[in-house]
Amino acid sequence: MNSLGFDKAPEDTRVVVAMSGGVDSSVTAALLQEQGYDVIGVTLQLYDHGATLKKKGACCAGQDIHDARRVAEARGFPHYVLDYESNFQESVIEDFADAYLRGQTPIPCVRCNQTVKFRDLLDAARDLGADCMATGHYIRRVVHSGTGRVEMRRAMDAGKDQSYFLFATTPEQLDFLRFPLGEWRKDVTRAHADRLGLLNAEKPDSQDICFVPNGNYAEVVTSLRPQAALPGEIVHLDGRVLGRHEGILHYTIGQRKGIGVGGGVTENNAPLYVVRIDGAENRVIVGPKEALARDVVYLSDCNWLVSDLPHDGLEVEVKLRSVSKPVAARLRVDGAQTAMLHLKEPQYGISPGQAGVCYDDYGDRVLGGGWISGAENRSIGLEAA
RNA sequence: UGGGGUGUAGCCAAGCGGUAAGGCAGCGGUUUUUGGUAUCGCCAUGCGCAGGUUCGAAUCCUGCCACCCCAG
Repeated sequence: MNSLGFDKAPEDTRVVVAMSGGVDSSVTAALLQEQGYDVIGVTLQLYDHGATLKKKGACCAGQDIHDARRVAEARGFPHYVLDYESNFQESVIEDFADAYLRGQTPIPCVRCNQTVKFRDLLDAARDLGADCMATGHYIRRVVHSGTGRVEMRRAMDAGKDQSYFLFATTPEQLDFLRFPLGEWRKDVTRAHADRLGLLNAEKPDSQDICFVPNGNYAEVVTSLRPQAALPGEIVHLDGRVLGRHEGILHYTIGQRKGIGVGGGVTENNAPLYVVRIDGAENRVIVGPKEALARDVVYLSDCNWLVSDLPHDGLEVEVKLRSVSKPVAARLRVDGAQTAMLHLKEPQYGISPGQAGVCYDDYGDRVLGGGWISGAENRSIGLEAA
């Protein structure tokens, strides 16, 4: 069996590598090619490359496509650029903007993986006769030695782990996917990039949302959904109007900075946090930190990577925000697509639109997850949007 | 224009003769693949204005101004 899990020689194994133009996917492609695989590099053109051409740390447009192509040329394997602009616009960008209108805080990276990369590109890979598709994501795909089932596990390098953004990967997709970097730390990848002489070895990691120039997402949302940028009222939970906001797109639940309301509002001058975003009324509702506490979370449009989830509840770890640590919870899968989480300890700043990604109690295996549709506080009976 | 009260940073506010607390907001750093959270740092040569007393005044005195409340 070869390193990608096929019972044939690498040269007889065709692998499509999704190349963003960054270091990770470039190393992935170059490495597999070095191992003798029949590598085909594919880069998606996802959005207008004029405005974002010079952006640092972007992917999938302009300079990045160029970088991917040059890596392929230098290493001597075929490379194709597919125009997925309208596809990406529809599946990812429109949804991103709409989420703000609903008062949610979206994660476009998940949508992109879910639709463009792992659905459409994956189909294209099959059309190219590939045995599998590889990406540079930091995530591990493990074939269980006993059951033969394919599992998703967190990356070895906890700091680079991308499992939160990949929860929507279906078992079928996972079956076809390969993530050669999942066992590595980033510095190992960099070292290989140097060794292979990749021209983008020193390229900085991407950080921002790829289609947003200069991190100015407000500008992007404003141009697509001007309503989300309309000024409105900032209202306290007790009903008092405390000030004005410059558009609900600037807020997320749990946010403290940027509210701009000074002292004298509460007895002890405690800071105010965004507790709720009312898209219909164009209002931002604020209150004390305690008002953010939630111990029940509802998930919708769930995707599960394991088939044996007990309906009567399972102890899990759940990550409710990309940069927060997983917390203990009990997971109840109720419908085909929905689930409920009872958190052991209340959490603050849970926002609809974000993902709730579940791990088993070792915190390593990715069970799957869903989109946060709402949350509430059982102990004091407070409901969130 | 009778009485009472209050005027300290953008906001709330301590100080009541010894050389301007604290909080909120804001700004900057750290953390971070969400302009979020958290955390650290910065932020009044000046206390409504003008005089006076004092070695020394936000604090005492005088006058003025502004706002608030009660009474016309």
